[in-house]
Amino acid sequence: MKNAHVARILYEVADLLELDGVAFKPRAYRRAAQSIEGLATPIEALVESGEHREIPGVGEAIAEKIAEIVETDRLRYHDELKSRLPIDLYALTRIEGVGPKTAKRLYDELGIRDRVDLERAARDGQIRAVKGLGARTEEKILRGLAEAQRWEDRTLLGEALPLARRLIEELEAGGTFDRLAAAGSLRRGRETVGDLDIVGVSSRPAVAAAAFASLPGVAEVRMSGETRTSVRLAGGMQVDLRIVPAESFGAAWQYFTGSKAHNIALRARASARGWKLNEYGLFDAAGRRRAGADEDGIYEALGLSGIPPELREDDGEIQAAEAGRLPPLVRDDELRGDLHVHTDASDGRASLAEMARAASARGWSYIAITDHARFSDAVGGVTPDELRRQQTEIAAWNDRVGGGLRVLSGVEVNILPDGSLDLPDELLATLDIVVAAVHSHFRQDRDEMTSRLVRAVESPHVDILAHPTGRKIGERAGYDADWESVFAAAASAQTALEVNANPVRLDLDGGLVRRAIRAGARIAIGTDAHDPSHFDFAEFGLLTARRGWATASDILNTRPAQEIAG
DNA sequence: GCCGTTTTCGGCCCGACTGTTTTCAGTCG
Repeated sequence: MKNAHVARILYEVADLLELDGVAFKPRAYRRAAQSIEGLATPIEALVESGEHREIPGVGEAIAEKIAEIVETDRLRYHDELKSRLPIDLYALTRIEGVGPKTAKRLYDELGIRDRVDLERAARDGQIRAVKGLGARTEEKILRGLAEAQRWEDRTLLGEALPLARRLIEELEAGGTFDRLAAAGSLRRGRETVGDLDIVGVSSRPAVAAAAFASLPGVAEVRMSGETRTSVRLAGGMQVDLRIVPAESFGAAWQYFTGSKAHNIALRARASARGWKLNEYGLFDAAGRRRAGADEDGIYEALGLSGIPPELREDDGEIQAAEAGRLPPLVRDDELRGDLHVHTDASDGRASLAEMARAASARGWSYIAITDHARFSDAVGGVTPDELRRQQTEIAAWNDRVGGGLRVLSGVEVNILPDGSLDLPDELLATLDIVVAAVHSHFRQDRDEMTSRLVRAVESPHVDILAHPTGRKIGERAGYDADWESVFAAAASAQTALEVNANPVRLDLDGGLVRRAIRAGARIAIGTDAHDPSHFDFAEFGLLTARRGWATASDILNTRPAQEIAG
């Protein structure tokens, strides 16, 4: 996946052009870079199919440049610009407090080209001597350098969401806020987040801001003003709090939820009517407030139906909202069960009964027990005999306990390198749910992997293809395959594609979910639970499916058990 | 360089905070 690399070059082109005093082009390059950064789909795949031209902010010229980068990893235009200012602008401007102008000034005055030069100059006290900078800037740069090293990575949604909830609870307990809500990429359900954004209403903003700055986990207060306070937690995460008047809450919540591209499109829409949209409200030409207290009011005043946060990526949602054609995204109360669950019969940590009781307590009406099968002996996979015994145990549980929960018998069967399965058909035929997945030979080439997956989804016994791309966020990229072919095969074989809800996986991701649904395939949200607490992952899977524009009818496990297991 | 309720040319999002300055540039989100 070269998206980050492409975005980085485009960002640097934008900075270099800006330093040359070129107008407007920097904005165009940044917009394109933002779009590509936010894509869930590998840019290589889009270039190959020519679809990269459809990315918002990518026109003819940038499309060609993207293709050049994908092909050669470089961009001649970028090299030319850089030859005049031979510095690592991207790395430098990612240091807090350093923007393109400061970076250029530091190069002109001190010959600083990269972070190593920057750190040396800051330590030697040379930066404070540069006109326009000072001792505090120098200190800030040193802190920024340390932070950049410590916090390169983004935080998983699965960690950030509980953290944000805890912070909000602590603030609510303090009693100085009338209202609080999480915003930012967290609210949009992105798989990772860079920082946390919280919007609040308080009649005592100064007291409220102080309460925030003195929360137990706060290690450093980065800035604090009337409306905006920014802190860094001990773990390194940055949290921004905006305090706004009640009549502006919706505008602020909308604004700080983003995405940036979505907001820019929305503001352009307001501007086309002679209106102005900011974090305080939507104002007409006469300066009268048209909306602002609640989010939907803003969209409505702009002639749009309310857009769910998960869709706010400027990827067609505004046009769909305008036409009244936004899909009714799947809701948590529509999910009836979980079709990917492990027990201690394989590598799970709890017994079948414990998992069933937890699922029942959670309100599921069914779960499928899908322990690893034979191949996965290394993680304690079940043998065919053990699987048969488990079926008996499941039948007994359903007879004896049952109640609101039906336990389905199933297995997570391995897809061998040639696309065959490592359990006999006769055995698979006796199960309610067969989940198939790749667990080995990840490095097959694209064609091999594609036909392997196509063969697997075409097996009459396979109901779900689990974690289809095999990616693990921050650990390994997914394997290469022609996903359109896999999705088309899954659609015609009526095999569902999983959104694995484990926060490290979230696989399929939102972009691929959308493509799978367009191809006519159905999606299954599976927690891959190895412990009763993992049923909570369902929320992350749901957000991911929603980012893929999924409705209840696209999701297999919104259906009752009898429709799924026959 | 992109894009279309401004529609194939002529526009292009907006405000808060900091630090270094005595009125504002730069950065950030």
